[in-house]
Amino acid sequence: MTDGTAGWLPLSAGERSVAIEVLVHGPLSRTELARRLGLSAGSLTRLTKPLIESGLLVEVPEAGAPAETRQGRPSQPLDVVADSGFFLGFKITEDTVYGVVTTLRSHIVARHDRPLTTHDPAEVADVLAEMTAELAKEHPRLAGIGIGVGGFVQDRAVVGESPFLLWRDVPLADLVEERTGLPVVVENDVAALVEAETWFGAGRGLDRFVVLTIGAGLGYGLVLGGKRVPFAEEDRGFGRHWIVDSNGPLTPDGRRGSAVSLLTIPSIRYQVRAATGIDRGYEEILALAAAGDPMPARVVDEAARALGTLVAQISNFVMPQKILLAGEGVGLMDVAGKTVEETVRDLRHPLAAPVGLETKVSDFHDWARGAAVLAIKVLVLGSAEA
Amino acid sequence: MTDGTAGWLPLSAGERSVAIEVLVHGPLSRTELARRLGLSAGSLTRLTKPLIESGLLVEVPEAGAPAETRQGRPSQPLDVVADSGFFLGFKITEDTVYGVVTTLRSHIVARHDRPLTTHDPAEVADVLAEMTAELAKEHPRLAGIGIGVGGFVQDRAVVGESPFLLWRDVPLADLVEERTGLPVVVENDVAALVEAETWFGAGRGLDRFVVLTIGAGLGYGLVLGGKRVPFAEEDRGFGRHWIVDSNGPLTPDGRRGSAVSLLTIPSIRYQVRAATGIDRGYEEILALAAAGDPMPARVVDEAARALGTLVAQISNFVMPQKILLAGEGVGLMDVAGKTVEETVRDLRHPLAAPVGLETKVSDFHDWARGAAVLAIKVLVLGSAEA
DNA sequence: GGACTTACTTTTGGTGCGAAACAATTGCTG
DNA sequence: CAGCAATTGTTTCGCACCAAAAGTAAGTCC
Repeated sequence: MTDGTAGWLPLSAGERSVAIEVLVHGPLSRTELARRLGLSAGSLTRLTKPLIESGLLVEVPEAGAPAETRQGRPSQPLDVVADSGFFLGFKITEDTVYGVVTTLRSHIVARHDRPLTTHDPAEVADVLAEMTAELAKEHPRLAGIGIGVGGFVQDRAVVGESPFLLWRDVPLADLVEERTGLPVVVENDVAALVEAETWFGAGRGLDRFVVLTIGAGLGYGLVLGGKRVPFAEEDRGFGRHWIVDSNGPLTPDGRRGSAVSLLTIPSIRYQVRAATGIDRGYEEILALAAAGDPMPARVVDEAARALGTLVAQISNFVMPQKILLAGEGVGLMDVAGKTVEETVRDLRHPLAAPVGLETKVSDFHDWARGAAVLAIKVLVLGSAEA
Repeated sequence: MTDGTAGWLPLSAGERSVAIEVLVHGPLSRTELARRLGLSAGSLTRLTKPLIESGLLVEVPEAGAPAETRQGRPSQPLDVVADSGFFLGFKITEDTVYGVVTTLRSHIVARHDRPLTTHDPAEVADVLAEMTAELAKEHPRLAGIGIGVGGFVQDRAVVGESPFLLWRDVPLADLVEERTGLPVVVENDVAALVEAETWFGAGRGLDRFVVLTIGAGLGYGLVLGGKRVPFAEEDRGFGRHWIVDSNGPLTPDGRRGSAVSLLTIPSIRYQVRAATGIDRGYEEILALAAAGDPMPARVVDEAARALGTLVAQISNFVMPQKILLAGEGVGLMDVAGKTVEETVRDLRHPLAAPVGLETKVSDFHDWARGAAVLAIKVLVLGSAEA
């Protein structure tokens, strides 16, 4: 089952950089690669040869721009053999396991979800193995599995602590490897999403990059020099102590006026419920706010200001080239993006370099995709460093 | 005059790392260097040979621990020839030029200040040349000059814009090189201080490091991966838009409740003057606050909380290994350090890794030393990258 | 069809490194 | 004091990697 991957490892530093560049930036000719990587043309011949022989790269006919006919010998673009291997990504939540199959390029080619009725580690591993078997029917050439879990993960293998699963020191990678025979990488869900975006998404090629996720909680990821910076508190809830407005609302989660109290979906729903007595869904609240209903509008406006304040603070102190907003709560940007941007502008030095703010509409399959990307990173390229 | 430096450049990457390690961490044996740099013993022989031949390094008798007599061949520590060259550092303020002479190790061996009665570029360059001549009497082996200026500096040579000197596009490096015959490096004062601390000071060997200076204004420096991150606004005043407390005081500088309004020396003096009608010095205000005088105590307390808030925000978003407080306003920490630390703790996640907060008592000669270090960095090691 | 342009390959030589053998210098032991 | 162990530093060799230059391939332009 792992035949396709046998010849991949190990890659030298030069080969790895070539493989990553092609993987991330699509078909590229050797000359173009030499330019991008700062290497000579000769080196590219040398570096690409083993990659082509091992089956990771192929020469493709010519890019989709045959109209642009230049003089001289036509270039010979190289591309990854996208279907030389598929990767599985799982995201485990309290009540559901979301699964995706992706290509080497991290394109999702299949989805499959399953309710989770137990939190017993062995039974969860059984569920994952069953889902793997099911997905393997359609895509037999599976090369590895990535699993994203909310919680503290050690060595990309052991779930050290997960509050919502009530796990402690569960060797999840081993459990799933035993059952599937595939190599498994386990990581914190936010960390996996951040790494995926750093590679294939909004953070591609950036030196300083921040990911902020809004959902049931807040997530924060910082990438410096292409590497994610680990935070001690990252898996026990960001933002509970980020006091944005000391006069802000008090909610069950987080401190008064904290980012969590102002921004997360449960806190926003709680505020509306506490004020009106009606339990409304998040999207419903956004729609009401957009329509001008005063109470939801006030809550949403406050949330937008809080988000703007956070973005400004991050910009002021980290100066990332881009900040990516992701998670199920980014609908806020559609309704109140203008307020967010105004707040950011107000709290930044007028001469400061503007920071790109990007919103990514995302569902749970994106988290699973993030886990799959981490598996690609570790298993194909033999290293987590980029 | 530059004989001693003739053979230094250029250094290969390996040689440079050896030179820096010895320069920064004192006498080290080849074996110890191999361990620290992750190189083989043989490479160290190769790399150290040209450095010794060029006179930058020497074998020194043995460290000050002859008691610790181990078995085997005794190690042969290498050290920089500290007096093989001296470096000049200048800090130009509105009314004074502060000058220091340092060794290669950045130890200050002489100081000399001069009032500045004119801001005419040529005359300022004359003053610098005269000070250089004077200091050269005692220390003839001058190898280079570093100059720190508040303002925007381009290419480490040209003062693009300096508000307090009313300069624009002044080729200061050229002007001083003409008059002294020495190589000159010009840099923004905060940037120079940050680089100096990154090398020889509190930031030695750290990956993520922040410098916050408090004085007439605020300065902020971010070092990631050993490299300083350039900020577009850095030379036009940090902190004017960092709103710490929207109900805070309104002062002539900065926005209401901004870090500048709460923390800088002029703002603190302004607040006390506005409330009491008496114009008091900064140190005097700190002393009164410590003694319990209500009005100064309130202003100082508010400043301490503001500082704590900033430190917490920086910690939360950047997660530096250390934050260094420097500048003429750090006396605040002596009087209200406890308040600062409490505020930081209050605004950090309880599980978050603690951030080292270090205070550096500094006067203007430290700024001059920073400029000298930058000259060492550029002139001796042939590169600003570490 | 010849001149030209661009892409890629091959060859050559240099650099920097580690591995391993070797030399040097001490302490320890009988 | 001779011999051994321990440790540091040196020399030699070979490998991995790269750039430069020369050569080859495959197209366009006139």
